[in-house]
Amino acid sequence: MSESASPVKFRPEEIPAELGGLRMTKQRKEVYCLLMDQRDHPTAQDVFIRAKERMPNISLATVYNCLEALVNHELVRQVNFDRAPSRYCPNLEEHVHFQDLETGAIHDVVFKKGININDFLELPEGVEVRELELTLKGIMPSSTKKN
Amino acid sequence: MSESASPVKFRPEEIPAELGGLRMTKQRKEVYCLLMDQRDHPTAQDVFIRAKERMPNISLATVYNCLEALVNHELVRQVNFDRAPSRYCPNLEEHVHFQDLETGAIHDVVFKKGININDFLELPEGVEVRELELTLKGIMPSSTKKN
DNA sequence: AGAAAGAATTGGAACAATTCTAATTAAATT
DNA sequence: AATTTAATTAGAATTGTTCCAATTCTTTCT
Repeated sequence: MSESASPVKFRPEEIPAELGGLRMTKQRKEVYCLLMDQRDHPTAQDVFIRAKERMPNISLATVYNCLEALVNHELVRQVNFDRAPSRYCPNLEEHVHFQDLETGAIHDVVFKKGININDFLELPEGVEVRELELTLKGIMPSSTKKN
Repeated sequence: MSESASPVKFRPEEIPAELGGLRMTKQRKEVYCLLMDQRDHPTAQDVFIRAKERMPNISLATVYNCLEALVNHELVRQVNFDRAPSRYCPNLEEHVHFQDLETGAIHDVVFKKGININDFLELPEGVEVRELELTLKGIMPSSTKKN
């Protein structure tokens, strides 16, 4: 599980002009850095508010556009809990999400090493899984929270 | 995996006046029967359209109210795929959902017998999982579809 | 049974997240 | 430098859902 803020600050000027086939504009760099920097699964609104600190003229539409572009180019993942506002996550490792019902914080959880989807699901022969989204909600013991 | 229409028709008049602590009104019976009858994971809109066939005066608000009541009393499960309209499912067995990307159809998938969440996820010690939602998207071989 | 209280239903308004639109600005290509 | 193409912007529109106040149904109480 991880909620670690990165020790290095990501700076827009260090982001290459293109990333994963996506042209990185000023706004996209900003949004991307901010996600990399504060990996707390913000909503589009959260991103908007944070982005405005450094780019006061950025619009919410642009934030949505940037997030969509980043998601489409698989630089960022979109995370949905029920029908709550989507959240965004720059962790590209395969993982799932756990929401602490007490704090609302979202944590990344990984699969056991070597585990395969057919090891735990009764999928019919030949089914090809293209996307998997697993979300958990529950209670974290406070001891674990600190880490 | 199942998408089986039940062989018996569920009739509102056969539903008891109370179910799982929920007073079953005329509308709730209708909504519940319709879900039990056609287990294809309809949206609230779908339910509304179907319900109107037998109850032309039912309102969309009532359908939402009924579905909410049924979900709260755990007679029905709410299923979310990304931010698409919620769908409703009367299958109370523990299961997850697979959407066929070709047809849009949603199928129920069960866990392997005896599998435990800690068998496939790297959850920190002491975390108590209260809710789990797993959704899959992919392609079903047409041979499998027929069944 | 009739009155009173409580709950559910209804239609429409309100809401919140997201998407769309048309105009402007910025970047890339010629 | 001119032209084409793409991205950004503000605001309007859309969509699924929830809220609201009025009415209708049930249930409970005399």
